[in-house]
Amino acid sequence: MDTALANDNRTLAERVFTRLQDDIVLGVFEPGQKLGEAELAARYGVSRGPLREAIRRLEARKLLERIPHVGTRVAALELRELIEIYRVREALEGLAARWAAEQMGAAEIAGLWELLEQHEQQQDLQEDVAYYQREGDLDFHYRIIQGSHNGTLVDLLLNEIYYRVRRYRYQVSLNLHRPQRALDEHRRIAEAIAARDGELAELLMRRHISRARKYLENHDD
Amino acid sequence: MDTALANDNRTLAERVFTRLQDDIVLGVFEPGQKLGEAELAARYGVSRGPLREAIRRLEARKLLERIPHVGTRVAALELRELIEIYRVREALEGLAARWAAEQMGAAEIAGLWELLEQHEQQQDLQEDVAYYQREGDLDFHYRIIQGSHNGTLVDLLLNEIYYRVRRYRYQVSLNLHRPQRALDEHRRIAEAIAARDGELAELLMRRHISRARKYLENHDD
DNA sequence: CTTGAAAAGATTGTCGACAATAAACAGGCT
DNA sequence: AGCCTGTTTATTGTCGACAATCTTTTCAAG
Repeated sequence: MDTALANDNRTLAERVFTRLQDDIVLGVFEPGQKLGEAELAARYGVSRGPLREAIRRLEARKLLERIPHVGTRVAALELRELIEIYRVREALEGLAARWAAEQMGAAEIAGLWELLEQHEQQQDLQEDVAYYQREGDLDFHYRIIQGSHNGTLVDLLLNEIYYRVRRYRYQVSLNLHRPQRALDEHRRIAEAIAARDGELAELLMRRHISRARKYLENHDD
Repeated sequence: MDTALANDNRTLAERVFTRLQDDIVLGVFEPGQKLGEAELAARYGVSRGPLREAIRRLEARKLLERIPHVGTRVAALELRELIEIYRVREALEGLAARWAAEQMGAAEIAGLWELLEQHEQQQDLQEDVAYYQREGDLDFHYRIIQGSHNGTLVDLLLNEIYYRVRRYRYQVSLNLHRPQRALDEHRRIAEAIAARDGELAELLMRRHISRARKYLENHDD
């Protein structure tokens, strides 16, 4: 097992970008933690050149914050910002659901059902409940976003919003406290999409995300 | 006059990022044009290190496209993509207008009126009509977006969408062919915001952008 | 003339060294 | 002691050189 970067055909800058992003999103580094370039370069086994390119890209994604001549730290997402994001997400994912209902192919819809059934079965027998619930929730939303068949919308939601939100600690508690309800809401959304009812799909998706936001607003710890 | 980067306190990487972005947005480089690193480094008077950092950031903004081991070219926006963007913009700027109506301070609203009057007066006596009309339109939309007081929304619209759209050549013809109408629509939106009618402001903004999109769809040249 | 392979050339990818700046420290002064 | 100031140390910013890869050219075979 090599702690350095695996030997694939991508450039070092690409690989260190991916690994560093994963380490941030998966919580290997704490929000607000200072990340020295020498330290990171050693960790990933590269020189500072490609590392800095990766840092610049992650900075653009708001996963890292950078002060010239001072250094880089892991971006910390305030609850206030998270709620702001949810308000925007409500509109964007509502759109995604509407367009998904209009655009998704039969195969895509079948895949969505399959995913839902998996999650309902896993529901009981999973050990690390929090983790799998969160990932399951993400899977479902990913599918619908992709189903919108609008590249701009997919890019905004996945690259700009989801990477930031995934790393938020309160995200965990969110669906953990309303597991069955989230699944029910997912099922209804899937039904609307299968029925090609874009208007309803948008409404349900907006409500789904709005509920999550209100939950956040009432548990501002 | 120095063709290289001015001597301010920002780092070279920051300055070359700004200049290169301007050169792309202002059309100094053609969409699709290949940009060699040596060429660019010479142009801006820096080495390839900071230049590559700037390129990575502009790539993240979708102003540049990059293929490993091959090179960088100016991103070309297809009409199809532009229309996709407008569909998303419709939702996002509709939101911005709604929140601006709810959040903008009295001073901000006064500034918006001032801006409108300026544009109406400039309307006739301007030489480079196309340019000033486009910039005027942008000014107005910028203000409203900022007025939403939602950092995420501002960031998505300005950094992810506006920089891409500004460089699109058909953008010019868009409002050029409907100058007075665009101004009227702007005025109505401003009125709704001043009246604190978020619902109406959103409706009018969506319609404003929707019209522009339909214009694009019917003039797909 | 076309096709394909090999060689030459040009461009991108990566690295280590040095310069510039900020942070940490030490010593003297009030 | 507390605080200012000069010095040392550590970190980031920039550069030029070399390696790796792709592109173009050359040239011979069919």
